[in-house]
Amino acid sequence: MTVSRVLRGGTGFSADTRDRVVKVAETMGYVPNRLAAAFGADQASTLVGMCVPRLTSGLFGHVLDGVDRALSRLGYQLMIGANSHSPKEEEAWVRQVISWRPAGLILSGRTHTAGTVELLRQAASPVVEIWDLTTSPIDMSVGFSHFDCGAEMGQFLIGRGRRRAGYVGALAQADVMGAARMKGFETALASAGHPLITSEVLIDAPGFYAGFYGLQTLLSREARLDVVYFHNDEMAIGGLAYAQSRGLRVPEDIGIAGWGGMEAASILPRRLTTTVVPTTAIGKAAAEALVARLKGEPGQDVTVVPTRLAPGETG
Amino acid sequence: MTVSRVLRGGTGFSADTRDRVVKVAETMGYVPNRLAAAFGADQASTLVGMCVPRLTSGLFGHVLDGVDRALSRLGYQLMIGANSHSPKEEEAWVRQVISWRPAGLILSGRTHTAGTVELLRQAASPVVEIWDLTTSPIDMSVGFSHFDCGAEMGQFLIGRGRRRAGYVGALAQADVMGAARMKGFETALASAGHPLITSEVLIDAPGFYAGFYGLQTLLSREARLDVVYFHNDEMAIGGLAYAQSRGLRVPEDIGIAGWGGMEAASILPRRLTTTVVPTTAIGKAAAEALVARLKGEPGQDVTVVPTRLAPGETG
DNA sequence: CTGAAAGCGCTAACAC
DNA sequence: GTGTTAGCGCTTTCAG
Repeated sequence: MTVSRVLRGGTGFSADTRDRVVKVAETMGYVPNRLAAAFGADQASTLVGMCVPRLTSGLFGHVLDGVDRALSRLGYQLMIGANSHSPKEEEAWVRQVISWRPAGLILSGRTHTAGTVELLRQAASPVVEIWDLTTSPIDMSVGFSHFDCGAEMGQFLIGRGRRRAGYVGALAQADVMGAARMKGFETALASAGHPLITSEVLIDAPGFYAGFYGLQTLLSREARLDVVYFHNDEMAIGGLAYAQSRGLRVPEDIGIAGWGGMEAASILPRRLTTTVVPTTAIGKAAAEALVARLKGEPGQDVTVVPTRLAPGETG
Repeated sequence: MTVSRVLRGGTGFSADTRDRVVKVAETMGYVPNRLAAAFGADQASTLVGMCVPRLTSGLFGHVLDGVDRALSRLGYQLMIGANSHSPKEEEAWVRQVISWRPAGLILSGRTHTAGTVELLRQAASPVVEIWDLTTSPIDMSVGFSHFDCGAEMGQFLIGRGRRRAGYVGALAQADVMGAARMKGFETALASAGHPLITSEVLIDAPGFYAGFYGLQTLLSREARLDVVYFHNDEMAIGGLAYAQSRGLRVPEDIGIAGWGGMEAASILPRRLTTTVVPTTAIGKAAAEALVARLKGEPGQDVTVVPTRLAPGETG
């Protein structure tokens, strides 16, 4: 009826009718049923699904925040899930979420199962892949190249005179993006003529303690390293702590570099050498790309969000 | 039809029929429409809404993780929102989410607008209030007392011989829970006969820099403090950095205490005196309380999750 | 064990 | 500017 038009802010009713409708709705405490709306109209869903690797990651917290701010302002609701870096789990999540007929999806990373891609194709749902840039996205992509991050850091450290580098990673066989950074790092070092000496990729989650023990392992194997690149800032800070506990001076005796641009890194007496990732901006850009697509506005399929190498004082 | 029964794992069909249905569903790539299911059945919604103050908070990242793990394992989907510590914004969010007819809601804090409470009552939706304990919840509550956290820290610091305490807060006029901790701290100090000397509650978000400048402000006003309690660990760490920059020894010249149990606090050469909050456990308990209610199982309305004062070496 | 009928609340398309 | 009709895909209830 006319009520529907009024409540949805449509056109084609008198001011008088509108007021009457609004008043009645208020007095009866009317709450619309979006389930019915989305169901009946098939277009009207304002649900957006977003899947991240880990909800406990500080970086992804900021991405989520960027997405949520942009979407909620436009009247969309966010459904979230975590996949523990597993494409299998992502597929399970996508299968669940797709059944709610979301207006669009935001996925983290570019690695998906064939099943996920097929599900998405069938649903014809707009998809933004974020974080790890791909030039051939399923649909849209917002991010940067992890390989390039690693390569840039490699070149930078070579430029600072480092010659014997090591690498400490985490989440072995789960996180393909960390692996891409390591690969980029390795490649840059090799082409500068000073190849990576040794590396240790732990199975653990990338935290403070993993960095601490990772560096311990690395140095027990090969004592003469002059710089170590870590999976992320938390691990780098763990590495710093280990270096200090062993009486090693940073950066004189050993250089330490991280990745991610964690806020807490400002805690350190010396600023950490790292790569700053514009997390909130990525979230915002992803949400905007999605909404532009939903509104049929033209937008680019691939948005590159540049990262920034912060020289710091530890590398 | 029978198909519905099979796909939902009901009873009343032959094994043969089941196999046929499953096969056809697979070959045609059938994806159920949960919108229609939830709409038609009114009971069947597996949506759970959760509202947190800030998505960028490390602590709430862990709470979210606890909730998500528990719920996704049981087949529920999580809709999230952030309210920037504003009950008004929370009401707007609840209004949106309620219109999706969720199975239940998880809210942070015990401060809600009358509108929110009325909305919840009308929808008869199960609600878990987390984080800040209330003995008279709307429905269910999982958390701890912020007042007690502050009081406990006050007593502890008095016990360590501190006599001239200050407090640095954040999010003035927004965060009632931080205010409760301060109140508890103040009360404990007063009843020990050594009342709070001075306090500064900033408007800013509680981060590293807010702690740094907060301590600066406090000391410029009153130089002879022997301990300062901060809104949270991030701020305490900022305070530590300021103390160091001024050549003050911690804990000899001045004590520093935080709250929250931030992982990165392990970065410090000396362990931070703080209160550790079992974030993941709160999320898990909240999800479980909600699901128990949904299944009609008996459960307690108020679950107290104890915090733990970590003595550390800075207080 | 299987099928037929009705209806959930809303929106779209079309009359009035 | 307003009302009518039909139908979205599922679940529930009730017959076979």
